[in-house]
Amino acid sequence: MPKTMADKKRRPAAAKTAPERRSPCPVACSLDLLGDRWTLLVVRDLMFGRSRFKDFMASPERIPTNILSDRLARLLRHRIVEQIPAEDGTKRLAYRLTSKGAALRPVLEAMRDWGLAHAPGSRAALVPA
Amino acid sequence: MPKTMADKKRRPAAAKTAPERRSPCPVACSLDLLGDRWTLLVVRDLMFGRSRFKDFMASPERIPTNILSDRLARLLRHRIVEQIPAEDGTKRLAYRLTSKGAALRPVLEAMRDWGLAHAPGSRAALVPA
DNA sequence: GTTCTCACTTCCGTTTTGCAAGCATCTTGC
DNA sequence: GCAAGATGCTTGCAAAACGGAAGTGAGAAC
Repeated sequence: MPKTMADKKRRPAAAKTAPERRSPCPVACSLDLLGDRWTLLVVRDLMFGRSRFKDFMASPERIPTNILSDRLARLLRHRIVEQIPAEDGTKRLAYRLTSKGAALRPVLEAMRDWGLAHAPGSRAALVPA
Repeated sequence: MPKTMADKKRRPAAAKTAPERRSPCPVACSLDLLGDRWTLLVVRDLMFGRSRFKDFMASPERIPTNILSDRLARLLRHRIVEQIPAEDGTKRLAYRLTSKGAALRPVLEAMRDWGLAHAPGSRAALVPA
């Protein structure tokens, strides 16, 4: 049993190299990384400038903590997000999109546009894009 | 006794009132409909002109039949695809994107572009976009 | 009619989800 | 300093979704 959580924290999750690539299709490869109901919502929050675990928790979709933890670990593993020291002076860490993660903006924008036009119940947010 | 399996398949879906909508965010609403590893691959195939069950089965990702069946039913329910008589003269049915489904093209294109640039192992296909 | 294909459905073990707790650091207030 | 939160996770467990394989029924092909 590890003495502290920090010891375990070195390996965020099962650090197995995921050999799951269903095909060389770029859409399929993207979906292998992002294809679930939560991951892109975390990316959306990051694009809105949110950076802390509690910020993601505060989003209206109420992501469960274990899912958020898992998704952040996965995004870190794939270098879509990175950790930086929080800018509020504390020793805590914050998350930030890498350039690879920021490159997902067109995907989010396309989903936002389609959602606004065709998904029932979707409304424009007050948050700046 | 039902004449066809499609008749049996009609379930009490009309009695459902509040389905799953986690928030009014258009991205979240889109992900409620499309957020899994298979749905957008079926849409991709449809954009490539594939229209039959066996065509989707033949894609390199090897979608299981039960998953494909479920996803097609969901896409039908949300009017993202529709059924039309197959054009090979038989009585079988084919699937086709509605305008709502065709409007997903920018999403697929953005995912393709991101995949090509950032997803490991993705290669451009020989199929025209 | 017989055989084959197509489009599913059913079964069932495995994996993922989601909710509620728990728990180890921090940080804050005193 | 210390107790009380806040924060950022992990664990446990039931429920749902997934995924492989086999089964099935209606056409189509012969």
